[in-house]
Amino acid sequence: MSTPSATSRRERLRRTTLRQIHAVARKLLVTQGSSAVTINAVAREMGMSGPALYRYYSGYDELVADVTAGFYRELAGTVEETRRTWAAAPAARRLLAMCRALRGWAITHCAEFGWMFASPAPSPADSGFESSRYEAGNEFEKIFLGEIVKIWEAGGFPVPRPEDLAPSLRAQLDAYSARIGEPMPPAALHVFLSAWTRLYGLLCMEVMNQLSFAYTDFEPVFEECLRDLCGMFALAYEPPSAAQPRPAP
Amino acid sequence: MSTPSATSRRERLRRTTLRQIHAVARKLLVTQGSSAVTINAVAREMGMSGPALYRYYSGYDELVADVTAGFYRELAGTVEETRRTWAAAPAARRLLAMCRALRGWAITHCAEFGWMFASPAPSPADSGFESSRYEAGNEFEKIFLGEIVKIWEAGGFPVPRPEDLAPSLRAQLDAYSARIGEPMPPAALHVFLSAWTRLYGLLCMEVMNQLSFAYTDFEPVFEECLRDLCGMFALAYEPPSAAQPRPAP
DNA sequence: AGCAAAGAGTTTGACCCTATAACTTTGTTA
DNA sequence: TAACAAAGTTATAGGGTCAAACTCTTTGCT
Repeated sequence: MSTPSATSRRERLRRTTLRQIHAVARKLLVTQGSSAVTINAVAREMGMSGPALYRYYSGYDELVADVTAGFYRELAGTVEETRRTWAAAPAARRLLAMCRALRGWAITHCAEFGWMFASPAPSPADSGFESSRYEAGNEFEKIFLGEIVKIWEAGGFPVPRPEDLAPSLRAQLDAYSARIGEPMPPAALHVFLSAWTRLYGLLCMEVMNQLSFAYTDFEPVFEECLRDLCGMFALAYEPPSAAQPRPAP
Repeated sequence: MSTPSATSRRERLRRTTLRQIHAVARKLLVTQGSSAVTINAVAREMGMSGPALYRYYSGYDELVADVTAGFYRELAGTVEETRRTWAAAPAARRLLAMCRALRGWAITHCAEFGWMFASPAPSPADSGFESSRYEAGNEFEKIFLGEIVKIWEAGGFPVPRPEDLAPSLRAQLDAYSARIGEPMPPAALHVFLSAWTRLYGLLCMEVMNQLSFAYTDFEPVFEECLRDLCGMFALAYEPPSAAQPRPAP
């Protein structure tokens, strides 16, 4: 058998090793915390001796960035899969399911989510506007944008009058709109971004434990937020299906 | 002169050294990033040789925790000062000033705020419910709570009917209310917490660069958020005083 | 088939960081 | 003034990041 086009044997081995690196780094992160993820520790755990990892990453920061990007992809995949699962359902139900899937992943993968939000390698400067992490985060947020665009096209939702938006805000919205191909009017984008900010912001606060002084169980807080978001998009809120009753304490 | 009561000479020297440690750690954080803040580097920068710092902190995590708590205190002080400055003003104006002071500090002290939100030492386990950081964060959030309580007592604001809140949420609100001495009915606390979550959440997103894909200048976004908050508390929104025009690019 | 180049991995070593132990200096106090 | 405690020092063990020099294997080319 000839070498099957693009995937030489070397290539396949390399990919396998890369996957293993991801897996081991993640295991260390989850079981022993952020500071346990070191080039040496990962290599050791794989039975490799230290500097070998430099064949795969130019340094610690790059490793962290790549692993983090992997998390973004996984999360995006989870949400995307939820979207497909509910493809035939009404838009509201699908959107709610996606939001809940987002939170579900986040709270069952706290360590990973924490890294995504504030990775120990603060990215190659904020300058890295084209960084892998930026890219991945964008990709993942686009899934939700796509849904909102569909809702907009189907029935629309209330948006502020453009002249009610601060000029500087309008300018930014115009720029963003242009950058992503003008799928919606800027005012509608503004509603989307507000909603996204609230959803994602709440999630970050939960996972980063910034509200633990008040809440121990965020589920109802999150649902409250979802109810608000439904209001913003003129959708009917539906409580989560009682499919999975919570275990008694 | 006899030793002046509680502050012996030794004590004063120690305090001075501690302040210097804070200052140096902060300088390293701001100028060279989180990873530059190491026990050794701090000591070196002070002209001290390494392990001397262990006379002040039992280890790296404790140092980070203390420095971070200092940031909380400073931020709380800034907001508190703003509150005093506007003590005679109408409640809405004072609250807006405090929120803007909060953001003002955050965006002019990105590195510090980032540490507060996600310090490299993820706290002595989440178990540390009585940790210094938890305490400091709480203290700082209470300043805002105090204002809202005053607004509640003065004229009140719309709150959800208790029976409209999820039972689990009500229970948490009751517990929180009890913990802080029942200054307001739980439903009013809920409004406060929602507002706090939105304000603080937005700020975190800004400082952590999570929305840079859409916004470059958050000022109007933040003002929009303030407008919403005013709505929640039945206050009249007022744009920021044009006292400080922004410099032209 | 044979051979050079490239890839994967190893060891070595310089340098930095944490943290402990043992020791010195210096201020406080009975 | 002698004893004590606090503050600071050096020495050292152990781990981490990387670069450099060196094998060994796979691959591509002739």
